[in-house]
Amino acid sequence: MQQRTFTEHNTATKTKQSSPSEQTTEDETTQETSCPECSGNIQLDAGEHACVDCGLIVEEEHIDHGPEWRAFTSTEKDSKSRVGSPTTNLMHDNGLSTNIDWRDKDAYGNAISNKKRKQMSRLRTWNERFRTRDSKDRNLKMALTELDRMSSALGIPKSVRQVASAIYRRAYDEGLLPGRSTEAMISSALYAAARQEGLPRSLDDIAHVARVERKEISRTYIYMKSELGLAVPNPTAQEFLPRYSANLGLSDETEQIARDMLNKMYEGGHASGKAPTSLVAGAIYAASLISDDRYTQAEIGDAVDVTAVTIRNRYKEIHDVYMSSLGDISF
DNA sequence: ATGGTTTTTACTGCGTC
DNA sequence: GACGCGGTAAAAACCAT
Repeated sequence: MQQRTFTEHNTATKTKQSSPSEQTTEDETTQETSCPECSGNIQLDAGEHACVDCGLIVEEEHIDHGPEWRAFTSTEKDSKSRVGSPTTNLMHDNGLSTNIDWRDKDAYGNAISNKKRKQMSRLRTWNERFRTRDSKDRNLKMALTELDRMSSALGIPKSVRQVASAIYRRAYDEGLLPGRSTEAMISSALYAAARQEGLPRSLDDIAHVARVERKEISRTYIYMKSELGLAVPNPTAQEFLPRYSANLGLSDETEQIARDMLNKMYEGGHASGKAPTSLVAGAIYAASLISDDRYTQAEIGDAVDVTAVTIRNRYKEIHDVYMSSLGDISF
């Protein structure tokens, strides 16, 4: 079942990529259309669609948080997804599907024969099946494309993607989709899946690459979680550590010290109520002071998405806890 | 809605390069 | 003078009630 949809998705991908026009216009960082003012070229650069000739900025809102700047895996897929379908709407069939009246009358209102009636009944059944299957497939395909795009931008492994798509499928089957954007739903599924698999991403991380606001993702996520009864463990700071330390290029030693600190914090019950990311940031900073590969608070804050103030606060606490636990290590 | 907690924003002074 | 760092107050965001 799952397998089937994946292969379908792949073939669709292939056909789309073989279209020559899309291949040629797609570049890593630029995407061109024409300016409504002077019909010059529009370039997408750093999230702004700006006209090359007159400087007019079109679609300031339509920021494509494309993965170029952070894609460590298969970028081919991403370039495809950017020309893909829009993210909202398209929930149903856009009202273009066939409807067969349930009344067994012909166009003039006369009753129809027994044989016809049976035929119509069969037609209704199949029409219904095809229609729902079609729209489901379309929706799923779109969602999976989106999932792929976000996942590779965040470097999320396949196992998590599979869990995410399973969650999304369930959400679809339970009828949670209508009234909500696909994008928000698939983002939530990804968020939940990453946490379930012990490779959590912060809501901010997801929101960075998603095409909807963080707020909406979190709303959708809460809704989805309660409707599906998902058991999503709270992420621990330790789970965040490897990724951020890799991003920063910490030495193994430093990372180990940071992990130690985090363990101490959790054991001592000093971690409750604190955002896991803030703890990692504080621990990394503290650890970077002990071992000598120093990082500034700003650097760490940038990487972990936490302010320097928060780092200082966590750092102070960690310092106290770690000091008392080790005796007289000073830093 | 409310109140308590955490995090962010904005601003400060200090020391160092 | 720019930069990193430490602190503070107040606003904003978050959470449980």
